[in-house]
Amino acid sequence: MADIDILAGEDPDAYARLSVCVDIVLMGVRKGAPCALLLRRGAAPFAGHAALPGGFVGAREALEDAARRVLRDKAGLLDVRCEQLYTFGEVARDPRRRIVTVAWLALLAPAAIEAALEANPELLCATLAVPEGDCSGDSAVLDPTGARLPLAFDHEQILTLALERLRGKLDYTAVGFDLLPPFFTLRQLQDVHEAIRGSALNKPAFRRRMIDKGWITPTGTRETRTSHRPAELYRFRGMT
Amino acid sequence: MADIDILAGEDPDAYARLSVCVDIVLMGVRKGAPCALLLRRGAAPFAGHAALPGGFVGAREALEDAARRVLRDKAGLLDVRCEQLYTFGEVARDPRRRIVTVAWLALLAPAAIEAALEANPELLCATLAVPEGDCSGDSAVLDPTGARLPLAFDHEQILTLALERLRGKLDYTAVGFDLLPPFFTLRQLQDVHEAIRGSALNKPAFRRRMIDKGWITPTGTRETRTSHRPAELYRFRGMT
DNA sequence: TGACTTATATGCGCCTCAAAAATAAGTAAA
DNA sequence: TTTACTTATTTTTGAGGCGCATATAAGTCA
Repeated sequence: MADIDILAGEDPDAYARLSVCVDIVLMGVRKGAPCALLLRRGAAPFAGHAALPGGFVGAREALEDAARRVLRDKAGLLDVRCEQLYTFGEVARDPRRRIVTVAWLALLAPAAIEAALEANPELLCATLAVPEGDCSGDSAVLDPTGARLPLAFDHEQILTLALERLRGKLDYTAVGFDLLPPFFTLRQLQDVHEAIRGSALNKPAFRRRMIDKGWITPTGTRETRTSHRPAELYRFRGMT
Repeated sequence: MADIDILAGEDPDAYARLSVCVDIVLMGVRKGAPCALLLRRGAAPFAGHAALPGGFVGAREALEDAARRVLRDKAGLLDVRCEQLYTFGEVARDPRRRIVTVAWLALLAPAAIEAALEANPELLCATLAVPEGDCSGDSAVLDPTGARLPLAFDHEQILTLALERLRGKLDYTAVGFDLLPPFFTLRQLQDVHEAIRGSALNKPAFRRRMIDKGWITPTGTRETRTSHRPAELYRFRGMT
């Protein structure tokens, strides 16, 4: 913290106070592709563009509490895994005035996506189209009709970073399970991984890796209503 | 960003403005152990405790620019790799008033450590003692005499996170090279890795791994002034 | 010159893991 | 009832990475 000599005795109000807000990337996997929940802006600047749900941080509110408040008020979600992503503070990122934003990444299971869309009809579920083969380039943000969706402020940069973070953590953390229902087949788990990575995986190898990690346990029950051999349902057990 | 409806038309000053500052973890490896450069606080709160160098973010200053300014003003350093670490915003983290801090991690080669200590004699080089064997526990911060050094605010938490981040990136990024002089032996590189990890590595395997990665090239020159066979000097070539 | 120290190169066995092939369990159609 | 079809699951095989041990090289110092 801080300029020690100065902080000690002088008037706190002599220093700049900035607006601080939180923006939440509500991310999930739907129809085999990563997606994010956005709001369409009505007023300038960036009227008509899509933006991440967000809100100002209160004077007596912790950053994480602000993120949870936005999650609750804008999407009706209470128990969602939410981690800090990055803090964006370019001077001109908002043309009106200086705003520093702390971006958070929330991971949504399919049921949570639908619940949020129902809780707030203003939300739209945008698809993040990963460029085929090349996963370094920026991902295109598409609206439900498949049209390119322009984003407000630096929110496209934030979305890109969110997807990169998710991709990076996929192999050595349990993030994949937050994007699935409590019971799932290995095929569903693989689909989620492939959607985030943007590339295919070898099936037997994926299966063995997942089982050997010890994070999942078979439930003994099987899929129903398939027109082929039903797959075993697994459940996330937790990391050691 | 932001509560769209509200942001659009109302008075910006109706919302909380917070003090925002940057704190820099100046990290390096010295005498086979990770270390960080700290300042001793003179005034309350936490008088006599050590603290990270930091400063307030100006109203028209980007976060990264603020970090570079602190790096320059407090340690005389100009060309240092510096990445954002995490943003801390607990309400009571500073007992005087609400301050949100964006923590940054700067990686220092041995020469940069010495240069900083000379540029600002107030700086002290604290050793981060990784608990033997168990790298999950918090690392103790020791002053040059080996005594435990109490830290101000939540700065111990920030230091611990910095070391964890460094450890996590060690294997798949080039962070190790930022902690070494431009020319180095494989033994020096291994010492840095072992210091960050807090555990020993197998020598031939480490050597093979590093060479196979293709990140380093032999320079053809050798160590001098050794009392044994001199080692080849390598140099970082960059990642592909 | 020979002892000593550390760097460097090589060989071996184990474990991980990707890819392919083989087998199992359902549905749908003949 | 049988056969074709689809997808799940298991087994096999081979390549590569890595830890460990050993052998050799290149300096200093007594």
